[in-house]
Amino acid sequence: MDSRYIMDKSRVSGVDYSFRTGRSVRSPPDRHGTVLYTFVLDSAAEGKGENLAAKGIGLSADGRLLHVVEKMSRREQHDAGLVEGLRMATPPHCPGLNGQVPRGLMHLDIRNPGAQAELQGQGSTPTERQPHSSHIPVPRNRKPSGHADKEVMAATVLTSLSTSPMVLQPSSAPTVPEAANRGWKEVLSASYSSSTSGNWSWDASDQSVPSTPSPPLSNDSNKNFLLSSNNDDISDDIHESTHFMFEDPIPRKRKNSMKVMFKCLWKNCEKVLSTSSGIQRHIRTMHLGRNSDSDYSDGEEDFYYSEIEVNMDSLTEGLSSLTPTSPTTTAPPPVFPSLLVDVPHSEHIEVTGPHSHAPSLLSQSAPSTLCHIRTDHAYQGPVNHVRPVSTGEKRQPAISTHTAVTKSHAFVTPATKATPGTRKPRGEAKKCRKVYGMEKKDMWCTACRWKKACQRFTD
DNA sequence: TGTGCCGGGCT
DNA sequence: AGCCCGGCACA
Repeated sequence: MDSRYIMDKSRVSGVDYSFRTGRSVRSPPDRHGTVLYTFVLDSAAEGKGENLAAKGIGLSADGRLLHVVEKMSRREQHDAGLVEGLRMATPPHCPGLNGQVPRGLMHLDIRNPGAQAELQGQGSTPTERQPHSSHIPVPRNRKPSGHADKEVMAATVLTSLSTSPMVLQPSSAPTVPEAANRGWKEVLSASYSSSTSGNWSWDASDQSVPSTPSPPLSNDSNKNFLLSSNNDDISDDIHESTHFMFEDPIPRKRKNSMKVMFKCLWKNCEKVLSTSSGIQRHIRTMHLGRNSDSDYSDGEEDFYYSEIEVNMDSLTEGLSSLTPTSPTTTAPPPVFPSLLVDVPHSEHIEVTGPHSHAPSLLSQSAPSTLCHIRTDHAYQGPVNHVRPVSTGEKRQPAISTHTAVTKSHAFVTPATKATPGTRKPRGEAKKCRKVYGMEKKDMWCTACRWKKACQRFTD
């Protein structure tokens, strides 16, 4: 067997595996009936080759991962090395292997590296792992646990289903009940070693932008987590225990790393807050148009947010790997200042997806967009003297955003800059030079021609 | 590096 | 006053 599959970028215990493609080669069963999978990773992994090598995975000279672990017997390599290699190199989504996990060796749920990491103990990193010389002694065809366990799990799942607001969105991507359900099924049908699934897979690449009708929706909840909870007061033991009791039918998670967050389900609002009161206030004020000063709640906002679980380990790793200027993570802050003013900063987590700038139906965040629309084509006619407000201007600092209005302030108020002269702040509008270009200099206003302040496109 | 424009010189 | 340009600040 030699099946190709796509390996999504995944992250396992702090190691970023950027393998894009790979190949699994199935070896003949040994005398134990063990089926071995050797993963051959294509050169897409080159960038991480050294990293992997440092973690103890053998690489060939050209950066391919050809085999795992030296100085071990073939048997040990198979049992430990390959398992280790699979643990470390296998991304969460391996469609080609789903449902085809060979018995014996492959007890690990290869779709869930987090679960595998857990097998190594909490917080273990690949560098900390030592190859084990014996395979995990899980009998084949293991039956699910007894009736008592089933009942407990079923009860827990039912409880979860009945309490979670996500029931309202059957089409949602990994919702809590769904995850719980999956975990439950796995617990009942598979071995213990795969029981901690239902974790979040932090693969933002396969997240599609939702375009479903407004509220509620939560299709891309995952991708928000990575972007959201940097400055957050997350530690909340009440939520933690509640989450454990009602949301998590899975026997043991890494409790320390799982946090409950609250995600706004309003369309195009991907705000994630750490407290229910915060998200309720957000919904009340931003979407329901309620008075932000009043804490009165009629419960309606409960329908528009949901609890989500966040793996803080993955979260922090993801955050640490993001550059502060990453265009996917930082939206231009000054664009919608009105979005930010009502929410206390201690609780506010601005989650700005690719489409989140679109104003929600009831949100008050539209004015600047409308302004831009109005002046989008201001430059297309030479006689159009509507003051251009450029949409494509790179610079949009808070200072210069309102220079058109407050320009006189630059002369009245003390100079904010250290520059000695009283040089006018540069205007936002495109000037004749930019509008007409050097080749049409005769169309410039005289001031521009004389290198003076433009008179046609004044600020 | 391109752009806006201040300051100043020249006619 | 009109014209021109060196040079600075800024993005």
